[in-house]
Amino acid sequence: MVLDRTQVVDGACEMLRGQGLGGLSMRRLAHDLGVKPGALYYHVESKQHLLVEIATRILDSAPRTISTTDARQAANDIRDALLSIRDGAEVVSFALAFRPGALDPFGQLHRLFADRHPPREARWAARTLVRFVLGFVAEEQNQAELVSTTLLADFPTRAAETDSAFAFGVEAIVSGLEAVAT
Amino acid sequence: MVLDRTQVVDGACEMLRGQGLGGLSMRRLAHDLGVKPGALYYHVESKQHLLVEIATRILDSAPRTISTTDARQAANDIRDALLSIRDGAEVVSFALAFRPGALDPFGQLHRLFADRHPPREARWAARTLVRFVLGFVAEEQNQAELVSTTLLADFPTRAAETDSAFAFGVEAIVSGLEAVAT
DNA sequence: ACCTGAACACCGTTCAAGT
DNA sequence: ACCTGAACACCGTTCAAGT
Repeated sequence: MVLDRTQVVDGACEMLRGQGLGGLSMRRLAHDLGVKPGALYYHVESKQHLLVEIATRILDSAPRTISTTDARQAANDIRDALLSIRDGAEVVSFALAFRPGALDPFGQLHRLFADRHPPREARWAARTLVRFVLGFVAEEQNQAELVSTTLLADFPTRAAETDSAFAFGVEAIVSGLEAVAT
Repeated sequence: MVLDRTQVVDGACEMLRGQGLGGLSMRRLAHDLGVKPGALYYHVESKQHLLVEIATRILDSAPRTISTTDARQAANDIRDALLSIRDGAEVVSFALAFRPGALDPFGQLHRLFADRHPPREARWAARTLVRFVLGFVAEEQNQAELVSTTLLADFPTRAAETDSAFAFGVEAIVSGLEAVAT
């Protein structure tokens, strides 16, 4: 079926977009690609490696703002990238846990903090901000899915609040990190 | 077999402690309790509800420091509770996503921020800190498991760094939240 | 090189039927 | 009331064998 690694990852992304992480299985993916499950393992080592590949793509879609000196801007860019695909934050979180340091948002933010902080603290600072962004967006996306499935409308105020809640958190963390700088 | 809900949750906790979240299945749990899988569903609605129950127990083991005015102390207490059982942070994170607001760490921290912040911000502040703690400990516990299974010793410096890294993050966030207070 | 067939070792959940 | 038997509808992964 002239399948290759890129097409497998493409298919997986499409599936993630449509069904979410819970609906993304190797068997379903194989079926959609017109192939038997075993065939996928000729192109990809495991489902976990496939998820790391997807995570890389998600983060690569964020602007490579080498010019940006602003950690606030970087946080916003990463959030947008995560929001661009269903369960994006969860996928990236998994990838970060599975292959620590393999992804880029750390590297980018690390550079931003490297001048204001000693190396050890710069690492901590970057991780602190990354964790906030990942946690925030994961909650955001999970809530969206809970609302859509449970039909529990909750308070509709929440949706409007998210942007300012995110800005509030980023501001607090970034300014806090600056203040704590040694 | 005179089984009841409490014993099911007890068994699940024990299993979590021994095998981790990946090794905790309803079928294995049933086997260990000397019962067939279907029997569990007479006592517990689903695996997800069971996990929420476990999460509640984990957080209840944290000191109810009503007296504490210090968010830093509360963060430390929550961290200790999460660390007391394998994959504790992951279980609590799931429970928080599945039943938002059902757990207590939010409530406790919320009260701490309620005097320095307007209600909306107090909510955001509490969530920001909770997210940091959960993310930090999840990473901490995942890394421990990766190291133990992969035998990839990494740099052994990491283990010694975690305490100060946690303190650094908490300090930055708490002082940042105070500074941003309206 | 690339894929199928077919299996292995699992899952969570449901539900009639037994006691 | 509490549990078993047995099924339903799935998983991820492996690997001989085919082409």
